[in-house]
Amino acid sequence: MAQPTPDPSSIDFAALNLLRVVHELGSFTAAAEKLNVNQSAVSYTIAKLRACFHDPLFVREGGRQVSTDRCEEILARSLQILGMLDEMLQPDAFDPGSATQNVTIACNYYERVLLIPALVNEIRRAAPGMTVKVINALGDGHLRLLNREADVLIGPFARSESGFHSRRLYAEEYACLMDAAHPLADTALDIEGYLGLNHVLIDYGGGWQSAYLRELEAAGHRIDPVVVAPSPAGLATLIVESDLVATVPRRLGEWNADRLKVADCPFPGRFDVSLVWAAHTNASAMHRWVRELVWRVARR
Amino acid sequence: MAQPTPDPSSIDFAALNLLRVVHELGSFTAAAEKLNVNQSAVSYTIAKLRACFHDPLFVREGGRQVSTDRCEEILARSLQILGMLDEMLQPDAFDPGSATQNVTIACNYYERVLLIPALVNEIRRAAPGMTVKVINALGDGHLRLLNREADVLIGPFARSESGFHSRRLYAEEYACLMDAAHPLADTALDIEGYLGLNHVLIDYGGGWQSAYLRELEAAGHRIDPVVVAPSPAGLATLIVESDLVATVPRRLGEWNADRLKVADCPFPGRFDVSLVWAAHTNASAMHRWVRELVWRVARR
DNA sequence: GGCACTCATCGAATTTTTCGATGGCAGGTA
DNA sequence: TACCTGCCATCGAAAAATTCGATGAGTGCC
Repeated sequence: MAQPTPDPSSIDFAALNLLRVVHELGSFTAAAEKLNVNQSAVSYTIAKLRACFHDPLFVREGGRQVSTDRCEEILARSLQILGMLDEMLQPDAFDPGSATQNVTIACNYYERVLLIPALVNEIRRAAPGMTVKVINALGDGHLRLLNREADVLIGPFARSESGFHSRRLYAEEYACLMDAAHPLADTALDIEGYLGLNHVLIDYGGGWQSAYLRELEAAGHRIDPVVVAPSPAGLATLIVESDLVATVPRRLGEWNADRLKVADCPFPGRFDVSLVWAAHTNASAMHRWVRELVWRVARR
Repeated sequence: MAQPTPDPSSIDFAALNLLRVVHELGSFTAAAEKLNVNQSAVSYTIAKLRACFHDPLFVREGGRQVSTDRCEEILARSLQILGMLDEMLQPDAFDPGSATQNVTIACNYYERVLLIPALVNEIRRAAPGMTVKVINALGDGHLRLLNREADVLIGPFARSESGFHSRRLYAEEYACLMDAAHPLADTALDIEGYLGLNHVLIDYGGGWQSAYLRELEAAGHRIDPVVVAPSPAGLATLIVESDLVATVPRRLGEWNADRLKVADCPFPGRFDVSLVWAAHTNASAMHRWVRELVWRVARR
């Protein structure tokens, strides 16, 4: 044993526990038995503690190992430390019923309309104490995950760089949304026919380009929109009883399908709607629970 | 590394410190440099912690090691633990001369009269910067210790449940206090004679019953007090030049013995006056100093 | 696509811890 | 007093844990 001070940080919790047991039993030998180790191992550890604390800790007095004042002092703190270790070891339990955390979900219009209502409903039903916050993902939802502004991101975001995990929720494609009385409402649209429509273009800005447009342009075409809107909000009111046609994700169209017709688009621009999360939330019980819920809501 | 849980108690303080450094620097390699060890040693220790806590603790996100929520929790406690290690290494010094703490003593009338004056005197002499507060112990002095309302408790409290320590100060018994001119002042009291006296009964209330009364009633007797008082305060004035007799602890009687006579009581109700303290103050140097002082004052 | 950097992992070297055995010391007993 | 017994310190050997140096895989940045 290095004499002066053999690096106190090499003391482990087992040593503190050993101190406790020796104190309790007043005997190295008895402590060794209780801890299922050799007596000399106890001597060894006590010797190390003695060197670290520069104190005999226990002295023999009338057949018993009696603790010194310094030992009592060290022991008192050791007990606290052992208690904290126990707390630290408590697995990350999550009980929805009693949870009061907040969940922040980043997404865009599409998901806010189609998924969020049912999701919020489910969360509040299972975890009445929790709060839900929805923020716009825009184009940089991944950044919001990294900055811990959001717990999960839902949207058409392909699995991206490392540091993230993702789960594909379902496949989606674009379709054409028009008034049920539109002249072409009952015919299958060919490319010519589609390009010649009076288009409503949803341009979210921020450089985001919808998948059907990428497909269309990749094929060497372009469309000249009659109306450009920054989001699909109010789209139905715009289209109904008009000759306008919007190209939107099919499920979003069907959600409006009361008096509107949803028709196949020659440029379906298929994409996946995914659930994305930052690696640092991957193991968290609460996050796992939320992700499972998102999955279930999205699948029905 | 044993997969499931490689004995958490083998975690040492160095490992917690390593966790801290990795968190601070966001890099295993940098932490290794700072700690003057090989990078693989850092990986090894982190791997062990990961296994112990069943959590990745750090995940790579955009070129940086980012901590998980669980890691933050563990880290918070680790910092406390490391702080406590420092305290343990730094012996708990208490210098009465420069101390400015407060000592709160819980006790009742008896001790306030017989012990507190000398004790306060001693404390103030040795530790002029300290303050002393005396509070009533009533019947629940132990609670005051647990609630940290008092540092020590002095009184006829037998050693009680775990969580407390106690030290017997001295034995005490009850005796009869009467005017020096009382007819029976110079005769030894037998049971008949005692029971027939004009008693002053001290009834502290709260269900507390003096030991001599328990003894007397256990023997099948009872007394009919002429006067009942809630505390021995002013008792001397009451008794002097009257035919009243009070049964009080002997030392309390002798403290009044100027013009009063203290006579043996046939029901002495012996008890111990003890010093009691909570386990959480057992190791504190300041508390040890106070307790030693109480012991010395009580013994003289 | 190449380069630089980071962490995981492997075998070997090193250090720490444990074991089993022995010796000294103190207390209790004949 | 002398012996006996139980307890802890210590020693060399064995086992286990940790560290090292090297290598490989994955990622970010040019």
